[in-house]
Amino acid sequence: MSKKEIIHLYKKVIEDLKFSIEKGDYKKGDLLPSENDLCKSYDTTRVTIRQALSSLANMGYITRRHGKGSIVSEPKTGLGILSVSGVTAGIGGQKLITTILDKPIKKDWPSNFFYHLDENAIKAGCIFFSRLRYINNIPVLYEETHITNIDLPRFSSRSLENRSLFKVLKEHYNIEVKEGEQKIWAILADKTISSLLNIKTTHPVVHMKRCLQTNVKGLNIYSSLYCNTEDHFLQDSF
Amino acid sequence: MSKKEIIHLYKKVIEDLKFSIEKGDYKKGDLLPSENDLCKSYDTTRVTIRQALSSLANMGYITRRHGKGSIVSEPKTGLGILSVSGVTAGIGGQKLITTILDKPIKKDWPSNFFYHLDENAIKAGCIFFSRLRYINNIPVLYEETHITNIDLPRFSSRSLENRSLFKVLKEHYNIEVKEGEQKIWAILADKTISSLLNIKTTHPVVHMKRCLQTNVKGLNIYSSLYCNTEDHFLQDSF
DNA sequence: AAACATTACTTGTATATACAAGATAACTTT
DNA sequence: AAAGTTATCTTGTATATACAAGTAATGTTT
Repeated sequence: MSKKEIIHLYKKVIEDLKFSIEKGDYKKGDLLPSENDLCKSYDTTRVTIRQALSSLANMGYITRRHGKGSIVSEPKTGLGILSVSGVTAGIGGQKLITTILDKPIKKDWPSNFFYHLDENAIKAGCIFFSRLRYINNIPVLYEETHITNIDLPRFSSRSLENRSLFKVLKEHYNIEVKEGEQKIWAILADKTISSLLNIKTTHPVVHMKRCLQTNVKGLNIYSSLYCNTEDHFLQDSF
Repeated sequence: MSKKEIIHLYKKVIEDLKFSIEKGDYKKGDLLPSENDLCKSYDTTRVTIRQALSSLANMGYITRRHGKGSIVSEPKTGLGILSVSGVTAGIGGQKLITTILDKPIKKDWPSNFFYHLDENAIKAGCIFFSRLRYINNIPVLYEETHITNIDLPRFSSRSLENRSLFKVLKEHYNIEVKEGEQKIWAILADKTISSLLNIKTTHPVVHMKRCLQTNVKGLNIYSSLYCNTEDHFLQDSF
């Protein structure tokens, strides 16, 4: 019954190093142990270690320098919403509070949904919820999320307040975002948005539509968000 | 004198496949030749082929499916400005015209420059130019660029109109963008921007600041751009 | 016809090894 | 003291191989 998850070595190396960096064992500019040192530590070969390091470089945790080593990158600040990791991970030390405006409910897709849906997705319907995020008690970001309605036991009852949607999906359902795309506009806040973000209707906001594909076939996450960038900004690294 | 550039096999595989995809030999949804087929074609081993394929997957050209193969991704449309490849590559089939407002000149960095500069960069000064980009004859995007002033022979005289800055840097100086970060705001157009983009001052625009690091130590590209997203949008894939 | 098993093909993970090439400090020569 | 050389560290590229695991079509049994 209990499916023994075999943990791949290169993934363990990734997790370990990521954890050490996030914990602060390695700080910005520090060198990670050399590939050969890591080989000894994990009793493996460079190919495996390099697979892990190249993945970390790709995720932005380190940059690699030929002849020098793996250098820990600057930790991301600002609203890291342009990255896959989501807002909760990106905001850094500031006080982030999330409120749920519409609790997750199963329903049909809206007519004229902003993304093309295939037959199976239409049949399945979706889970919808909306959240409003506060930074230092000021509403900054409003987000509407649609997820393809495949079987996610007890999803509706899980708390999405002050938690990353991505972490919930990963921890409880082993769902990971694999790829995605996003489109960005600058618009004036309409009545709804201006009242939610407590701004005037002449106030410009960033409007973003995202489609994220997961490792589960047919399970996509669509979100439409509005951000007041007066005191903050959206940030991305690559 | 003529430095014989050795072309690495995995890079050749990347270039070949990228070219084939862009040319249309492989279309969206098609499968690339299997790893073993590519091994035979290039007389190499899977490790090398996989290095190339994983790089292509990372660049968004393909997605890989365990047990299935390498699937060609949807070609990017829209203003692909959030990706490293730049605007000229991202706009696809539409008519894109670029005009140079300020030709590249060497000068000191502006006081209160938006990014932190180290001593060497300050000493070196910068090259500055600004461009206005039209899509279907409508001004859409204004961009100011600062590049660290290291020796780039004849750079000022090279045409940046209708050409990607990135392609010029790559072809003539072998300079490639390695990593970077960008920050995004929605703002109202000020007098300068509104007259450049031919819009009212109450019109919202996307404002973006980017810092791109290159493979040349100390050579960074800083750009500050403003985009009218009324008829277009900024797009990014990952 | 439906369910199951086999088979062949795909990508994923991993070991072991070799040499090339960039970075840096120590050493040697001038 | 300065310049050049060497040694040794680092990552980069590459070969050769093995088995695991996902996918899909085929064949077999029920």
